[in-house]
Amino acid sequence: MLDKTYDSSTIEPRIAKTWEDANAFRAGAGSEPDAEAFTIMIPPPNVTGSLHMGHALNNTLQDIMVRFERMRGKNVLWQPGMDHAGIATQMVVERKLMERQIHRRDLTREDFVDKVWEWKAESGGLIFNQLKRLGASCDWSRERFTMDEGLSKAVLEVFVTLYKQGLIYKDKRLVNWDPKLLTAISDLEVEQHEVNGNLWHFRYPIEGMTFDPENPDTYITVATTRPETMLGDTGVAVHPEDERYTHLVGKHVVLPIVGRKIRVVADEYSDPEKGTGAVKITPAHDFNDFEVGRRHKLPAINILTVAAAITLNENEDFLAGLEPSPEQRALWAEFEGLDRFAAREKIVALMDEGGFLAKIEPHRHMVPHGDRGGVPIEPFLTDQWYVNAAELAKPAMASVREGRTNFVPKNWEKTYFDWMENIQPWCISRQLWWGHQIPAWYGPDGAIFVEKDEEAALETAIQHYLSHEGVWKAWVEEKLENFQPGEILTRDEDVLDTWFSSALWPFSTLGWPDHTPELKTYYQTDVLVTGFDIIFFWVARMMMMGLHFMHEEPFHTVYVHALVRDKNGQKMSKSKGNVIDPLDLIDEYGADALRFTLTIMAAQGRDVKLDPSRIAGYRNFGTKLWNATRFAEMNGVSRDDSFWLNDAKLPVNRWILTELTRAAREITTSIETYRFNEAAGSAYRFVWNLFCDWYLELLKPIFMGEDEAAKAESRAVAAFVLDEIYKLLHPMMPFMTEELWAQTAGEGRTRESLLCHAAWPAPDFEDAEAAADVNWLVDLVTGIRSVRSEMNVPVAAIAPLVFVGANDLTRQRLTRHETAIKRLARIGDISHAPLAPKAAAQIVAGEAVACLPLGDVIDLTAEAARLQRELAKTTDEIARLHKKLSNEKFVANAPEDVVAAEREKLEEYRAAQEKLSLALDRVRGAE
RNA sequence: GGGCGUGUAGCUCAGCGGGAGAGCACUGCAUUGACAUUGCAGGGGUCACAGGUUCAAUCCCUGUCACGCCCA
Repeated sequence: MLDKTYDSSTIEPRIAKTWEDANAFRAGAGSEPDAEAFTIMIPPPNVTGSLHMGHALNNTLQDIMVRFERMRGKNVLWQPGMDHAGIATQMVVERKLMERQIHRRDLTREDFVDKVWEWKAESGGLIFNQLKRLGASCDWSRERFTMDEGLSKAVLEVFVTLYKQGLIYKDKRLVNWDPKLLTAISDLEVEQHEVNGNLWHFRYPIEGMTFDPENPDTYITVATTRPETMLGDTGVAVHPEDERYTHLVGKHVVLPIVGRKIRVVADEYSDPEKGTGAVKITPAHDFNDFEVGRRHKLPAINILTVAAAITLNENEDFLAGLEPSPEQRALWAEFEGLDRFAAREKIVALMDEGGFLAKIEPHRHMVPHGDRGGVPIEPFLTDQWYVNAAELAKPAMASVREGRTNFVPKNWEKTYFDWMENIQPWCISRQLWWGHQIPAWYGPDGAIFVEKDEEAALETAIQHYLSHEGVWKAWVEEKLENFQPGEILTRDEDVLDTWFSSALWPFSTLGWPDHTPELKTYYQTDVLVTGFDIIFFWVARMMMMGLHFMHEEPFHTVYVHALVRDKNGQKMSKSKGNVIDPLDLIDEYGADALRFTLTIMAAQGRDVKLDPSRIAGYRNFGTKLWNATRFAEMNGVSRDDSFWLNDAKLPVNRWILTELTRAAREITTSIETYRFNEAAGSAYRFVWNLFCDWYLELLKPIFMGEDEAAKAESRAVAAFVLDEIYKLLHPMMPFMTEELWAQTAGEGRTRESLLCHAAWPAPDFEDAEAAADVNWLVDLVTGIRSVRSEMNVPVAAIAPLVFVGANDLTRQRLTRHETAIKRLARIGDISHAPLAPKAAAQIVAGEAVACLPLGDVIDLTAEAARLQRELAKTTDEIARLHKKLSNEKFVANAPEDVVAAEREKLEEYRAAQEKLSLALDRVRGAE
């Protein structure tokens, strides 16, 4: 016997262990021979990560598909794993070391990387246990990590290949530089934050004129949000059509403090409406200025260190062309090593002192910040490695355009295309220690050799140097005489962007570059499930890499789900304090309840606003199913494999089987088409509103009656339907259903397989007549209950039921369902009469009228009013339909079946109207 | 500024060219045999606004307003 209550906190861990012990989720588990493969690659969470609501939704949806397809007998692989999260992980470990006053640079690179591995072994991958608590049915034995040997091998292969194909190259460009973490980051890792700043208006004196703050003809005013960068200014830009400045184009101004003569250029970048219409140009410290500088051949002078402090003293680029006085030298020295924000204040003060500060205007503007370090990023001129993303994007765009990969919902295509069409070179090098070190070695003259290992690089290098006459040939020959490793080549210190390895995930996890059986079986994968925020970072890049190296899209479908927000629609964030921890919810309501809630709320193209009270509601749904099973058990319901469903005779059984077929089809189609909320909704309605509210209620009189054949049939059918319910709900509520499946195996019997390997229902039982029969009963009972309630008939009161105008079918039905009607509608005798009794409430039931002669209980005035309201409603409907059907255009243009349906409705309403007005007369006559 | 999306019951949301729906909340009634984590019944909506297309618009189109997100 089932326990009185379902306790998720004890049962869920036990079920999880059952699955684990049975290796229930290993690739191909439970599949039919030669089954079609179904593969999902988990979006690898960070090794530093822990489960949040987004993960909970993301993995619930994946698990639904995976469990569904596994039950359909497919060869399923859900591949789990993590990425190494270069910056995030390095930061975590550095922070830990700092607790012991150890700085990363105090250690050697090797030692530091060892520390990271130690940290990973101890604290990394917490999220996997959390995913298991959620019920995620990944093949945990195949867990992969982007820094694993195999995946690293794939990274080497890809890097070397792309380099040799000219699709990876080294370039000196402005990058987004994080001065806190001292590394380049990609433009996707930059967040724009709106901040309160100022527009400082500076006067730059015109060369050859005596500067006079009172005389605007002697200077040009530029506006800037970043005063400190003026030390690196190499030009001033004005709009070509801005007549205020035409006369100055081509002339020079003298940069205050620095003394450099810089040119005034005409460039459309300058917006005449903004600020003064003249902008200072600092090519080394601003992306737009860099472009302007390039167009006008202005030099780029970097005046910052990697930590964004000012450096001028030894700065050759800065000193070039200047002839500083000792006073100037001294002044510049004051800036040396000054942080960019301190330098800003100092510059402003100095400018003010010299009369060069025209005004300060408060200005709200966007400032780029590093998403990890959190400090404003610096556009910084450095050598970095790049992927020619524009080239790789071409086939990736074609795949989506030509429908080989589809976004669900489709509108995300647009986001994908917009980004792909304007794609920038992808900066893949990071100045970190944790990650895949770039397989590039430099020769003594700086020549680059890219190979999979140092040995191969050395071989290539030697060939290169020996075949080219010159100084290096002799040098290399000499080194080779008494060879010392590492003396000829030096390896590039940088590592690759984590997303570089994540981009290979769909095939690197399957063993590529080796031609493994797994790769053959499971690539192309099926669906990628992800949030929209990662379309650029990951989806686009997997498409590029998958197509380039596998010549086939990594997945045919990208399902983009919503963001989970709090119940007020706010994004969850630690700073707002509105974060809901899924683990807390699992503790309180169970994983099944959380999963079901997320599923039923996951409508396509909508954010999920999560209100914990909804979870409580769906937890109750599970309880309902549990109790329904208990009820069944108490009444001897158990599987009877000898019973042939088609032999079921009772309409109630034939009806529930018909409804089951309908529900199973709805659920199946909904999951197939990624409409998970509809699948959950169908299941909910079938289980609660049909199976529990009606079917079980209708079985009660049978179970309490004497008809043994009816009992046996009902037990068998109820057991069958319950089994099918467990299966249909399993992808959404795996724990409870698995538990119920085991517990309902039957006395002394066990199930042939775990529920997670049971065959997905494909019922085809249909009996329209039985369905109509029971639906008639449901309508009648509901009608009687409504009237009783409205008339305030005490629940305990047993009323007789008198039918007027019942045809043969209705008479049969009344006989057939007599006990049910008596029980469910609290009815005493059932009889027939030619005329409604006086002092009766009357309900139109098809062609007949059901009367409840309630004697003194009934308030005839109230009943008259009720009938009047019904009649008015009916009359309104008739008027509406009549008008519609009198419209010739409607009859001529609308589809035939629509017109026929409307006609039928009209007839029904007319019949009802007639009966209602008769009923009304009868009640009034009784007064 | 460009793009995407949203506006339906008190709240959270489905639906979507032919009779406005769910969950929660609310109201009334019911408490000893599945279930109070319940049952039965009920109230509650000019489907943001204005035009247009159509025989027919909550649904399609255009515009307006409000809100959200992404990109610059």
